[in-house]
Amino acid sequence: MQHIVDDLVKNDVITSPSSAKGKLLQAAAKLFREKGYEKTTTRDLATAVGILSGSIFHHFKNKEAILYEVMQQTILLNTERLNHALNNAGTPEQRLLELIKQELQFINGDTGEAMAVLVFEWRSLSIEKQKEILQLREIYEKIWLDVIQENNDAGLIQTEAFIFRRFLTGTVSWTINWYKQDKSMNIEMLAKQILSTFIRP
Amino acid sequence: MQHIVDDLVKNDVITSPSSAKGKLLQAAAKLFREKGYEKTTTRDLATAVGILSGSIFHHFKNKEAILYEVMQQTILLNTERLNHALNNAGTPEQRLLELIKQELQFINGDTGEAMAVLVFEWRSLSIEKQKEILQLREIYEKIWLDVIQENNDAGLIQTEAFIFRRFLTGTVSWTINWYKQDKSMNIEMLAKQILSTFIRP
Amino acid sequence: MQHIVDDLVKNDVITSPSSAKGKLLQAAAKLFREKGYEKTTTRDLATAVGILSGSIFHHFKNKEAILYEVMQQTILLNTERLNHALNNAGTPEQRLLELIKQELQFINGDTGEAMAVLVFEWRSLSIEKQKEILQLREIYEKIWLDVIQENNDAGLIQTEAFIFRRFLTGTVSWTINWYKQDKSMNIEMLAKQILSTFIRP
Amino acid sequence: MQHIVDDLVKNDVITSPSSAKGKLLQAAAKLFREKGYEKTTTRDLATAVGILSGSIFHHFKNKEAILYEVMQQTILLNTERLNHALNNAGTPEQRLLELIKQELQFINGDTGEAMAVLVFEWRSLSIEKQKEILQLREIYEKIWLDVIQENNDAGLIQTEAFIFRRFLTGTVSWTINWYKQDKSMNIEMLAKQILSTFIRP
DNA sequence: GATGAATGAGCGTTCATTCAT
DNA sequence: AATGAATGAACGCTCATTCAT
Repeated sequence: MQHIVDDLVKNDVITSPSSAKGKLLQAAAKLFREKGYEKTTTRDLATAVGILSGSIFHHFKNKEAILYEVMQQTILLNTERLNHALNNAGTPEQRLLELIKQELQFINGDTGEAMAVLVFEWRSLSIEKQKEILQLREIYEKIWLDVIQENNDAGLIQTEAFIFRRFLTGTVSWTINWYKQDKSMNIEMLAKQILSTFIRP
Repeated sequence: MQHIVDDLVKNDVITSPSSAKGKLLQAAAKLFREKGYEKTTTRDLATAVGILSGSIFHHFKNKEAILYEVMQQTILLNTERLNHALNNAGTPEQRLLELIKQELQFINGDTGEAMAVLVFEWRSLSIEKQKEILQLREIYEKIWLDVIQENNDAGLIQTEAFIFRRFLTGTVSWTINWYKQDKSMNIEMLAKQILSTFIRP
Repeated sequence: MQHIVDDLVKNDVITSPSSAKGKLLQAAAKLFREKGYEKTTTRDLATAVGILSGSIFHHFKNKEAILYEVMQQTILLNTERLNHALNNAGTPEQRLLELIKQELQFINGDTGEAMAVLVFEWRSLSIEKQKEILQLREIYEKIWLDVIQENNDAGLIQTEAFIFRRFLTGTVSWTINWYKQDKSMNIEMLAKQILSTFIRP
Repeated sequence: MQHIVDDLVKNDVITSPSSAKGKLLQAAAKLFREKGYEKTTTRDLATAVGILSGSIFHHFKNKEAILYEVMQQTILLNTERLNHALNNAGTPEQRLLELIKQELQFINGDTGEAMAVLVFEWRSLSIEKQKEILQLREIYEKIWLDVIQENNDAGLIQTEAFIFRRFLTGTVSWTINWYKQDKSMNIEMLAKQILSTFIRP
């Protein structure tokens, strides 16, 4: 299944951020996050990258296609990063901490806007497109489930892996609603707090 | 501060669900949840309760006022229920379980739609109205924080109360995205799983 | 022709200003003047006299009927006053001054609002109703033309009577756009200035 | 101050009557005059120039902007014409006659509709926009006051210049309500009648 | 007479999308 | 690729009017 991601990455599906299309996607993620998909007009998007509204449709079939690509690229990018993060292995507990840190980074860091779009604008995607995104999402989730299972096997977690992951997803996602990075608590510290709340020492 | 809630409740702010206005609020909660606030038209709302679009504006100043009242009534109702739930006291742990059960109920039970609206459509509310709702929300959260603090004092929770609450909020809210009540896991069971994941025995 | 006015006056067409209907007409004159007929809603009217919008239609067939009656009563009232003013006769010149004073009074004094409505909202009246009002207007204008003719005969005016009247109408009506009664120029003084500009000593 | 007008004229503020925008302005002047601003719908305007209602908003921010531009262009155009008319100078009396002729032309000729809109739809303009138009109006009025003052100095007029101008404005404006150009009285004749009624030979 | 909920046509405006240039 | 005028359906909302109570 991982090969789906590999293929997409190879085939330039991750658009260069310096191209017109890439800039459009970046601007879209930002605007969708700030104002919502419905409230962001194609004129807003065009203005943000310095073109006129009609020109958008040279790059995307329609507005929904922009939303779709924002979501797709977000997942692809984050799946890649998750894989990287696990390369410098460690104990199951350390590996879980690494995943939590990464996901907090996605949500509250540079790609945060796009991640939020993934959650908040889900409904605006057509059913067909939702299915396509879900497929990519499954690959991403598989990485999580494997690491959680390692912790289960090591006796650090009692809750069933997929339930545990859902509890954790909620907690991590929700940080977008309250967490502001500052000296009193950086992402590393936040990740450790989550870990220590969720698993027994 | 609790008196704000008491006053509102006494003054018929909680609309009778059999009145035209009450039906409109119920339908609004459902539609806002299903299609989103932006995508729900006033004509949709009118059709849902069997009136014509113009008639809505006898009951509400504008569309936003409907969203506001859905949110307001949801918090008021749930604050009341939360207070009730704590009446049959118990140990700190039992009291916390009670709150979790109640909130799961709000989210996955009869007021689930309205609760989801509270989270997902927050942005659609004007800043002024957001402030008003936040005031009510604070009252609701105070109940939670007190019970969590009891558990901290009893040594059952190490994480700071307001951080702990935020982790828990995420986990409980997120259930709306995956939990379907069935024989294999009812709300009572789900609540216990959450509790056992979050606090040490 | 004067008998038309007499009949209407006798038959209670001039509504008592203390009745609900009378208050409504007064409020209507004020509001139509201030905001315009189109922009004045029946709710505005109802609110102004302390009833609900539906109740207006017990007194008037529709909104246009209110406009019609405001106009009708204004002309009837002013025709009566014009006749009174001429009772204390005098020279042709004095009689003309008297008419100018009266008309300035209508426009800038107590019935000013209703007079303005007569000019500015003319278009909002249906063609049929316009004809009815024009009939009343003719009676009013006859009084003017007679007095101007007296001045023509006395050699004080060279311009043909009906042309002269139209010039004068313009000047007097226009005062509504600029004249504010104050110590530096009261209506008597304004009337004299107009007279001295329009006729040769 | 005159430079304000010059600047606006130079900067294409006077829209070409053959452009879509220009046609829209012409149609607007006509319709606003005939039916009033409030009663003229954007669909009326669109139909009048053969486009669809939504397209209007490419050319104007909103309906009020159309009213504003009709008024602005009317004053600018007429100020220009007034200046031209005075180029072939003459005696103070001749110059005054020239202004009267011009203004009658504005009101009863090709720009008559727009002029009427200026008077009758004044109220429909927001206070801010009224102020902007009033600035332009002052420039126009300055031309009048100067010429009237010349006549005062020459002993042809006794009434104070700004009062005299207001009397005259009323008379000239009012012609829109009764004057129909025909062989028995053309605009030249009408202007001479007004002049001879207002100033002593 | 008065109420006030409901009507329903119509309003000004928005906006994703198209297409000739 | 980009333009920008035009489309046209749909939106939130208004309001004179009706009518059962």
